[in-house]
Amino acid sequence: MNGQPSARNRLLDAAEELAFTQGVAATPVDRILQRANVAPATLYAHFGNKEGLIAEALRRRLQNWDAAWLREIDAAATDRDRLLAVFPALTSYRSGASAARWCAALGVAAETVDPGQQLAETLSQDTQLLTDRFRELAVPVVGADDADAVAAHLLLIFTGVLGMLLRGSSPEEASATGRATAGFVIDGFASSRSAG
Amino acid sequence: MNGQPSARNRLLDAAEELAFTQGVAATPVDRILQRANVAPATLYAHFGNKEGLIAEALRRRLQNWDAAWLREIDAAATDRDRLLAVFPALTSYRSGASAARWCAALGVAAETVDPGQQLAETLSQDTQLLTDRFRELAVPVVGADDADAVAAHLLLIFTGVLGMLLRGSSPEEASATGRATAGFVIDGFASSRSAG
DNA sequence: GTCTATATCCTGATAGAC
DNA sequence: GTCTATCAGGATATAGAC
Repeated sequence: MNGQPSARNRLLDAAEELAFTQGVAATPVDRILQRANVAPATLYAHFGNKEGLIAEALRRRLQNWDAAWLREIDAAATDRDRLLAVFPALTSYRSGASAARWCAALGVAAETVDPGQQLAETLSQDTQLLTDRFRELAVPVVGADDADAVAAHLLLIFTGVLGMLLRGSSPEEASATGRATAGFVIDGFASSRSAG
Repeated sequence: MNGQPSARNRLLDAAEELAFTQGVAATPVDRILQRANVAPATLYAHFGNKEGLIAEALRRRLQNWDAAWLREIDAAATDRDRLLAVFPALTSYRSGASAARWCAALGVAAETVDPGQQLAETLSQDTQLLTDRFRELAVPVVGADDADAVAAHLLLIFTGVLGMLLRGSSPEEASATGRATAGFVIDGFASSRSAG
């Protein structure tokens, strides 16, 4: 009944704030424990090991991102804006509390050669979520026949926006460029559609 | 005068083959030494420390990539194909001897929070090389006024292609999608040019 | 569920001989 | 320039009490 979050949630918060900004391997368990103000044994009781903690933090983060994306989709006025809503969603999500260096999921994928099962599953869920929703949102814009292709392009562009953060680009700049790139692709498909 | 490469080159080869596929942090110095068949002291005599070795391997790799890209540009027939030559260059480069998991430079950037000076310099050179050459190649295709913008789009798209490798995509698939994405962007700029 | 204290291993890097 | 042998520190994870 006190205001203090549980040790479990403090651990997840600390893991997110440290491991997803500094890198998982570069973040010793000790530092997570110190920040969470939690004893080692408590971490292993809850999550089994370090990877279990990271996997759970990643799952939670994926859910939060999904929610932020859906909010931005709801706020959009046209089908086209809904399809492009990932880009404003990214900047608004990143300006919120949690700021990974680029993308938590891709970051973990990049430094984990052979991920455990739960970790691999969460990582593929990220790609799956993006692909599925892009496809769904693309149908009213370019038609069902081209929805798969447009989804593939958007996934690549969005991944490129995230990668640009590693190249030192600002989220706003990368996101704006990506949105414009996506616009060209959508226009290209739309015009070939009206022409056909 | 024997056929055996020098200890220095064996170290660079081993570092490239191990650190850029398994990750730098996940690759202990011991394993590099073992693969290179070299004693620890030799590594530190040549490169100072682990980061020095990685930085040098990255520089060498960047040069090789540049050469491969230039070859592909020379082989292209039209201005447009020269601008799009990065994509076939990527697949041909990756099918060669050295195969990083996605991109050696971005991979190092992803797991290095605070890179040392030589490492940071090499990383920014990668982005700089891409940006400068894209701009140069874009001029005859879309004109000098739009060359900067097109270069920014191509950098993002190319970064996206590399990132797709982390999502499990094949190089051929990612490269083909990226080339198509770039085509839409170029066509968009070219048509607005002829319209203006 | 949580803490204190510790076990165990492995890492990057160095000393000193040749 | 290269080797053998080793140091000192820090990593993950566990034991056992409360």
